[in-house]
Amino acid sequence: MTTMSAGSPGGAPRARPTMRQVAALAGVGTKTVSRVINGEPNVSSAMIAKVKQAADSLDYQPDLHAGNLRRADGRTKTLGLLVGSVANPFYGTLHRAVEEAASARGIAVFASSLDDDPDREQGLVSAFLQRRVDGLILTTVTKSQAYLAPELRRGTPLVFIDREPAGIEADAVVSDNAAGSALATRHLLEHGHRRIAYLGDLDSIQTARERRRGFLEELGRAGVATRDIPVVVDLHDEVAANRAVLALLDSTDPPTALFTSQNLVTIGAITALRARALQNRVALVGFDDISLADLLTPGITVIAQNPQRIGELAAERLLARLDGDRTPTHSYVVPTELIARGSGEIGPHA
Amino acid sequence: MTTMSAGSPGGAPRARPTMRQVAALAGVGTKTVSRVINGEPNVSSAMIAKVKQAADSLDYQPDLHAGNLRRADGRTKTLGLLVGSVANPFYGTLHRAVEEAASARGIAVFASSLDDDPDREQGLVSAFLQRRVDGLILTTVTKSQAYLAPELRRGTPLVFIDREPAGIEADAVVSDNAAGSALATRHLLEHGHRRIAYLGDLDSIQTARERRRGFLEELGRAGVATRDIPVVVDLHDEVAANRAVLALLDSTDPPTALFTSQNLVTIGAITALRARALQNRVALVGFDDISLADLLTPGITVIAQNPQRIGELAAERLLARLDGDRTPTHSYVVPTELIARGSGEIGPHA
DNA sequence: AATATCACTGACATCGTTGTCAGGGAGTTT
DNA sequence: AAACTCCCTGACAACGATGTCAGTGATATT
Repeated sequence: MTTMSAGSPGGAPRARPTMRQVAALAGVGTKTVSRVINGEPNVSSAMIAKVKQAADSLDYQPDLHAGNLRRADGRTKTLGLLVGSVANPFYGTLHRAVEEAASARGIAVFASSLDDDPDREQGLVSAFLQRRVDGLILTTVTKSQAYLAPELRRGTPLVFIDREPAGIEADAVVSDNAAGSALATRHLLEHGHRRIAYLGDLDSIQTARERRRGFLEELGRAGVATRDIPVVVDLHDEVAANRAVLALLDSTDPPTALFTSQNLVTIGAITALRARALQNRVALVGFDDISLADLLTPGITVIAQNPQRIGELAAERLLARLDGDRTPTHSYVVPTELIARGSGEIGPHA
Repeated sequence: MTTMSAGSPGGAPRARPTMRQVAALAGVGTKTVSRVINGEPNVSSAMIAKVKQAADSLDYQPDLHAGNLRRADGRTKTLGLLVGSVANPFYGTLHRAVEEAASARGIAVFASSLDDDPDREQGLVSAFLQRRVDGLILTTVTKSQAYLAPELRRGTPLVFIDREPAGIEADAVVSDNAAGSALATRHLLEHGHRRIAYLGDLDSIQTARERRRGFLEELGRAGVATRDIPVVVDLHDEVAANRAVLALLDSTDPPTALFTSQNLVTIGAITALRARALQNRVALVGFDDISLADLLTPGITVIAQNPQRIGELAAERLLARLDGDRTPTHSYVVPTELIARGSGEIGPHA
């Protein structure tokens, strides 16, 4: 008869071995096992071999959290990453860059999506803190992040990404939203456009406001009266953007160029232009790169952000803080880049 | 004078409060604090108020891992997700679905990328196990996952995604690769094609082999001799695919249709077709959906997988196992879907 | 009035590991 | 030969929490 159990197929579920069991099997004290597992010096090679064999035969995996409880530095070798959505390729790329830097130091990454929900943000932060992450890289949607001040004082490094923190002083890594928008605007101006429509995301989003500001300021610098410039905001998805662009195109004095301040808005604009067969007549520059934008006809000119660089930099700052860097907090600005592909180089048509 | 310190800006870094400190401040025993924090019954409301106030004033966050050490069920409310790359939108969507199901139960998700590296796979699994994840959802690249057998016997639920496990019996959630390929092939056959080229990913990848098998079997069923059918494999990136397609198009007897078995291969094929101005003459069906595929001309017909469904199902199975489900392991097959957008409906041109 | 019941509270051991410290034995020095 | 190193090793307390259990009063029961 074999042992019966309610366990998984393949046999009785053996309990997870502890260090004590490894020690018993090897006939040594637990502290010696601890030394071998952690590669501490001053253990005889005979001892090392004996312990390793015992550990292997039991398939022993040390419990990092139990160790941490006692360990001096209290590091969990874990960090939390809070982004808009892990399904968003922008954050996916950023996440990858963070993971790369973290895993090089044996740090595992918790990733969560906050989905524009302030309550969710607080809940997720709390969940991370209860798991004692060594640091936090986060995008935020709450009005103020003052609730994080005690944690920051405790020495948990915080690096804000995409949006700067409010109500608290901490490192941040952001794209140059205003400058990128200005660049797009100047590009369209240089191609002769004077009637450029702005299509923006929810005005409650800080980066969206920055992009709008960059657009309007650049028009101002060029001496273009902003009074009659169509500025549509609070477009958060493709459908809304499509509708807004159609309305503009069908108006009595349609714009000769469009500047769309975000991914989905750009796509909505593309479909609207096509619906009116104007994709080769009305210029378009979008903020955020779009995959396969160069395979479309015309190719879509964009202001590309650099999510990889943002992730790298955020991770680099976080790790530096963990290593004891006490320099004043700073906002790092990652430059954006204009990629001309055709749609932004269309001239104004009468 | 304010207190000086080497800490973060804003004051001395106060130590993280423990339950004992909350208890001391509230003038009660630690166990009572524990009861209040965990919402256990039989605590007077006066006591609850006193403890809560003390906890709030110290900004107390319980240490989940310390609690776990003693807690009966030993659950960390944490799970590990191992995918090809978190930067890949396919896995991003899948990750999101897993996160959704997990967070509904207060479970946090570790996500890591294995990048086709078997050593990395083992290292990451080990890192997860040392952090005592409650379960693992994973794509694998090792030849055999027998090394996970002890863990499985210990009762840690494992759900394999994208590829079925080898050398071990566990739940799996996969796309119907062969059936999807057959569907694509039948579609092209029905549009009159007989000379269809197959362009596949690395043959070392199980799913790639499955897709090739589906293609060839469907041709067999249709009575098409597969001897002269061009089958090119081991194309892992856009550049290689582009080159392979150009070679086919320039050959003496070029195919009238292409079936590309993966994302990047499809894109390489598109650029190749365009380079020869054949995008409206040679049919194309790709495995994996491509973003904006409907905005291209022609639109790209694809066999779309359903990463969201895969993630949902994997999470659902994992949670069910955690809840004590002891039914035999099973491979769940998530259907693929043909999305006709134009490129696959081009007829054979002499 | 004595006893049983119940809600409430805290002392204590314990979870799996590591820091501290003391002790044993081999080799070196005087 | 005594004293001193130095290398190895393990007993023990402690990390921050929870499970167990016993004890206190107040209320209900006989």
